[in-house]
Amino acid sequence: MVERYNPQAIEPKWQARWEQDQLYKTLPACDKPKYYVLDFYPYPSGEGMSVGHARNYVPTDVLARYYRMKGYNVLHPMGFDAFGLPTENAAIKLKVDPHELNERYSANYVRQYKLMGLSYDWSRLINSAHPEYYRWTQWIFLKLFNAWYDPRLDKAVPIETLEAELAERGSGAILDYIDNHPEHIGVVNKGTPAITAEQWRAMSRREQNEYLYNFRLAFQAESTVNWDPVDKVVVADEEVENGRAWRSGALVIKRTIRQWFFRITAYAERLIKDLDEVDWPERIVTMQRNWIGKSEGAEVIFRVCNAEQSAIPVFTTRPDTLWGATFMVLSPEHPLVPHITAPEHKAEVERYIAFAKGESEEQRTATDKEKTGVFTGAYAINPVNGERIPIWIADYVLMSYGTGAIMAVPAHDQRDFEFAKKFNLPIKVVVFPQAEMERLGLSGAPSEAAITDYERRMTAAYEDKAGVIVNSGPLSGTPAGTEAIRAAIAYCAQMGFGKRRVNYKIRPWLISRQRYWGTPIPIIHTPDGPLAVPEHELPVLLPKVSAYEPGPNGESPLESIPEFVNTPLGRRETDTMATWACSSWYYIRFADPHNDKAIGDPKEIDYWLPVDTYVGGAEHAVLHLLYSRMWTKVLYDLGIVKFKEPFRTLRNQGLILSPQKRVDEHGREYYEKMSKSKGNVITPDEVIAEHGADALRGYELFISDFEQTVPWSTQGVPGVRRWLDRVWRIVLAPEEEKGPPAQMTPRDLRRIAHQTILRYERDLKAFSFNTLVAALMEFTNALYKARDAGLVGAPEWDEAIDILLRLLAPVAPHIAEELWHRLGRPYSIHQQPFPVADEAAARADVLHLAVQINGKVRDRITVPADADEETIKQAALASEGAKRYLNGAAPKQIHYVKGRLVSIVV
RNA sequence: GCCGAAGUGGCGGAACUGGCAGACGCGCGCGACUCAAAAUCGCGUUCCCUCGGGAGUGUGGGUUCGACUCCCACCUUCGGCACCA
Repeated sequence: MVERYNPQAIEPKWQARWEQDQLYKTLPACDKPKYYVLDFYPYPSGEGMSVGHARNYVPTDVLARYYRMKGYNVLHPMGFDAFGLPTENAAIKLKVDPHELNERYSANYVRQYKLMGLSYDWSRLINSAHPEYYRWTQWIFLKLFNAWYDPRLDKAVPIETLEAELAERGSGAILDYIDNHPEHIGVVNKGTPAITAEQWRAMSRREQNEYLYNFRLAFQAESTVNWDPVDKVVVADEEVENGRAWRSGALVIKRTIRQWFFRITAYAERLIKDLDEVDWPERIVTMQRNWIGKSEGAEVIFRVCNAEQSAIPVFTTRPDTLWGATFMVLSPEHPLVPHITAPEHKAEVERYIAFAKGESEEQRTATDKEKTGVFTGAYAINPVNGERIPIWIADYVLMSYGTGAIMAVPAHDQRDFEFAKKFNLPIKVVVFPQAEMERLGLSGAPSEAAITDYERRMTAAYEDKAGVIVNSGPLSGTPAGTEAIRAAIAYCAQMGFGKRRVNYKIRPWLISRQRYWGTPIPIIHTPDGPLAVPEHELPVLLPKVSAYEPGPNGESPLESIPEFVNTPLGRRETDTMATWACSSWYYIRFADPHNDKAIGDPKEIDYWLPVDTYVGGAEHAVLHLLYSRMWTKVLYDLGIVKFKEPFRTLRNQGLILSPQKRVDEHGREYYEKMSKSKGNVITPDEVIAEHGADALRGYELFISDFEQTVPWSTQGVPGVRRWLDRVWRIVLAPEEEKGPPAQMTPRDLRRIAHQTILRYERDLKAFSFNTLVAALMEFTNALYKARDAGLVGAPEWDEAIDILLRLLAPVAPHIAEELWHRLGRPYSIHQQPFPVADEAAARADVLHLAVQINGKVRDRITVPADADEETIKQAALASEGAKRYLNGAAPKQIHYVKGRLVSIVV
């Protein structure tokens, strides 16, 4: 009797051998075709991994092993996103240096990865908190600091080109160009004043540097930011969900602090456009588009009555409704508010501004919120018709979007409609709806009476574009929508009070953190302004400190270390970079991870990048995945990399939930997420200890569709284990326990084997790993049947076993290697070529066709695969089932669906 | 509210381009082996049923010889966005 399958014995043995032989060490750039398959690199937590974390690692490992067997040079690396708050908070709590925790936690992760038999090339391991790595994060930071986005070249270029232009011609030409090419609105800070060459030359170096901040791709600015009072840290817009910080869950508050930003806004248009080139889940693409938030329209200047020099520009996507603007609303923070407010309204306005400021993000965005606002006492002139309209302030107008001021068109904007109703402001219809035209049977312009009548009946704004423009001077009579919008913009431009404008919701990416455990920002603040630390002095090392806590007002712990802060040239920057910076380029570093002369040898970078398949969770949709794209584009512009998009194919794995079913207060059943605090975590360690890594891997693949959220099943792993047991026995001892005799020819077995290869490759390419495993299980079942049909020992049998083991190798590498070894085949199975499907062998000899009568299956027929259509139809008509329903009559219709069925209509 | 995805047995899920619904696995039932148990093997397992069939993929309609698949309306769940002018 053959010994039993014992994963605990064979898995450590082979893992040690593979490691000793460096079986998975990746070759440098060469003539072989490459395949780069990457997992989102994790932040190593003290808790280690759960089976949920392995959900993406196993499929990518299958891909890596598959492509190796297909003859590709495969890059399949792993690293750690080691900086950041979780480790820092743990360090504070445990009173242990985060450097030490980082080493401890990442070592534990490596141990777990190895336990699962993942084929990473460990010689390429990177850790973002090691100076050899963050030196280059700092290097890229300086590339951004020393660059600006020239809108005329549509790319980033060194800041010296801007300085030269300012000295020669001032900034007028650049700002004019942006004005006429509104897609480039994000290349410069809002409100940057135009200066002449004389003014530039008259500035001190410090003033010049301050002005350059308006253009640099990495810049410092005074800004209202999201402050997380629990973690005592600022967080980026992308890290705030429903007014709460992404990580801590605390309600964020607004604070004004000087911070570092990356000018992601300069890339808004390209970040949208290049989404067309990537193979990403539609959901992520949509989220990025929404986040960037492009909208097109016009900027129109309204003048304030009795203060003709006060111009208030507004942004609108519906310039075709300009004639319907019956009031204006400014954001409470709008800088003009104090200047235009009439004395008798001053007190009320100030009270309202204080109220708006005190509102939290959550209150301000509450869904059922009533409109609030106050009248400033001032009036503006609607430039298209000269009408005098009141200026209000209200919190529904945001300073951060557009110009912070709107023209209110209550008839055609629901928010303005609600505001007008509440404060009894006039509503003027300028788009007469199509539906009303039809109701009245109108083909030409509606009468004044018809418009007034409709106006009276309105219960909501008419925001649709279907209809005809009325009461709008030269525009009246035009169909509303695109054409009218274009005409309105042309009219405004011609009259000199408006022009085409594009707006993006995306704002500069807030990168600085006043915390310890991050990459130091390599800047020294001199009396002349910010100074980049010279490249040869990098890295700026993160000094050891005794206390990691930020100050009570969020001061960086680095501020209290004089030897760090004080330099001969000035005061060193004490902010560190958020971890998003580290993760925005790590995929490049893997191409040449230990290079100490450059971020990587261009030969290696050009060979390996971009990433072919990138797999991770969907929670980074607008964070890491957007930031990385921006950095890639900057590096592309500066000639450092040759690719525009870092990740060609992206897939998101689904979540794995705890297996215990819970019932909520409404009696509904649900499964909770695995978390240490709930005590429901299942670790790969415990599963492997009981059933082995191969069974764990098999079940991770088999559990569900890859992208689906699914509860873990404790019964699932033993099921896969049973299958591996069956593989073990049928390979090593096929004759030991026979079942009842079965029917199968050698030809049948060969067909099944080759069909399995085809199914396997099709499923793998479709990320359909659950059906890939099912195909292997069916193949195994077929081998048992073949045994009972007496095929053991036939050449087809040996071929089938050979194919089974090769197909098994990427999925269950240990058992495949062991069985391969026991059959006396040469080490290692993982260096064998993948089997090639023989299409002829896979083809069926006979077809089993269903015979349908009026759409219902009534019989089945078997015909030779090469039978012609007429023969097949006749065979179907002659079948017992068909005869029963035909009763000798001729069929009305008869359809043959190739290889599937014959459908007869009687 | 808006946008997107998804609803299939007791459970996880299959089903290619509109073509035999329920592959594969779990669970369950019956049987074999065994003194017994475990393991293993075999058979069965959508529902109803008068054993000939009938119904069936969230609900209601439609297109088609034929619909899990396409169209319309609705319900539910999950994700995302949410005063973005």
